[in-house]
Amino acid sequence: MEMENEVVSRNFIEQEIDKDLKEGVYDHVCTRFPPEPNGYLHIGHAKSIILNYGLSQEYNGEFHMRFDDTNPTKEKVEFVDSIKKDIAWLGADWKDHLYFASDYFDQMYEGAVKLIKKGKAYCSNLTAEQMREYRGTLTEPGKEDPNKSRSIEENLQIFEDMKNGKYQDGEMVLRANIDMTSPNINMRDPIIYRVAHMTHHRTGDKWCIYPMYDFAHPIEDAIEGITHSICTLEFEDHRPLYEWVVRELEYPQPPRQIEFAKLYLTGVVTGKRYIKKLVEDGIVDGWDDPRLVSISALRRRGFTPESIRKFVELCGVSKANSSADYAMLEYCIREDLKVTRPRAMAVLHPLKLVIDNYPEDQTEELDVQNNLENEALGSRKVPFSKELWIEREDFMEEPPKKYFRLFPGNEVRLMNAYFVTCTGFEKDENGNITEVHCTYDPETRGGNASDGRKVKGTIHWVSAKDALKVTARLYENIALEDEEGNIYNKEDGSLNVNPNSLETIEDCYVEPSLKDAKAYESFQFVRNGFFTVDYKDSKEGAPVFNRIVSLKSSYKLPKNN
RNA sequence: UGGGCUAUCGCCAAGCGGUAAGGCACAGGAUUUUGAUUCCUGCAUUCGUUGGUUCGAAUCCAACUAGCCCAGCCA
Repeated sequence: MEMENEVVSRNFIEQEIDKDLKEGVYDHVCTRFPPEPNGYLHIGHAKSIILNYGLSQEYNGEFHMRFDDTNPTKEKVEFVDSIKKDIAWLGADWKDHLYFASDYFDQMYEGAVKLIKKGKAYCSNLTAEQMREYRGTLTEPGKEDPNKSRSIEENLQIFEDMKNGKYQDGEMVLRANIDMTSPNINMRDPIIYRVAHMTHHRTGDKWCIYPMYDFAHPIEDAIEGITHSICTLEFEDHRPLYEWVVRELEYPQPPRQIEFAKLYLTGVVTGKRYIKKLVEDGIVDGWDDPRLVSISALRRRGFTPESIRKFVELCGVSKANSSADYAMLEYCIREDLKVTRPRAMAVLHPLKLVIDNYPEDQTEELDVQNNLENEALGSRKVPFSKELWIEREDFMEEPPKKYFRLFPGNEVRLMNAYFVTCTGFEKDENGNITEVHCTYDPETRGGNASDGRKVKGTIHWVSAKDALKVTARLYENIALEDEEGNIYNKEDGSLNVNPNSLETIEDCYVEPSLKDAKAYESFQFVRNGFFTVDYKDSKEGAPVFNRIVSLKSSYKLPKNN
């Protein structure tokens, strides 16, 4: 028998690595994820993490976790901790390869000295404004820095003085000596060291000069023996500089930078800038507010690492700027949860159903499979009694065509229980339906009729006297724009946010078995979607259920009631 | 407008000179104790545009067009 020859295409990065390996440029693969600890990670970072880690696994190579902490003005230990937690949660195992760019400050300093000695770097006291003028513009070349004529000895001395704190912030910088007329602005004698009298979260006050990204990053990669330095598209213009640094510093087997397009989600706030503003403006209750797409928010919302990995794989890798449909992420979490989590009954909008011919004080314990597609999840007992809560939308006084649920005279199945036939209902003085009455057929226990008759509709329920009263929170993502595409409100400069991103329903009823649900445990609620337990705002210890994602529905109830 | 990059279905994305993979979404149908799931079926005569080379072009060449990135002592 011939094996089905499934064509799995390799993304362009894999193709480049294959080529490097084949041509002997490298004999192994080593990748890294190098965040700056200046905020929380979000879904976009997950792509980079999963891509880099995945590549290291695929090629039997190494994966390094490295904090790119070269700018103490923006970085905090809080962020280091949250980033480590998120990456570990996503399943990227850096083993003992945890590094900090700040650990290499001595080597970077030596590298800078080496450049000065080669005549490839010089000190400059141009002010920031002068620096900008001399740099030229996108269309005009830059001018030579007057400092360029200094001798190597003088430069060495000034650079040492910089290190020793003889200059204030902004008074002196070290520039690479490349080409002020380059059409690539990054090559116009970029600054590689600046003075910053600032306590670093790891090196304390040891240094008052700090390397710039363009100088530091290639050195970090080279020191660690990274082979493929994979980053996002905006660094493409920096690649010549990256290569310049590793060449001038004469690293034997220099790393190679490859760029890919960032991951965006349509209609969702990605990007630290906006998330940060939402947090600072108090529109959300922190970086892990479930309406956000930070990794910690997705975790709190009930997304699994598996679902995010699947999503990243589904999105693919290319160099074309693009924005994935949020529906793809939803698909991934449904795919994961539907076979790994139990299906329970929960009534979000309760309506009383009374079974008139059911004994007043009787309670039955019905045995129910947790997940029909996954027997390993076992079964549970669900109490059944005369009075039940059913979903308000599962009864209609005057049903439209093709409505299969409860209406006067119609027989439906109470899921896992009995067939019932609607016999009537009660209304209050305002005409609202308060109670529905029915009779049950004792011959249909478990949900099958002994005479083989069928029903079109099956509805879920919970026993009224046994049910657990809980709070359900239906989350939507925070939308970024208004109808005109404005992110910021023109009047007051606040962010345009959709007001319906969180709906809280206080009086919901779930099966009593869920009272012992653990935090972050998730369930599929029949027809109401996937939910996860979050005790953070719980009243009297009752679980609060956050909706992870709703179910796709091919039946829409008509408007009005 | 200098430089760099990108352009294939509503959204991702394969394709690398031999006649348009796949997934999401969507639409039909079948099965169903979730109107879910599952299962079929449909969904680009055409690859930003226009020319050219070729027996043959999404793939090569040329010229256009559109979008993204770059003028931080941020990363």
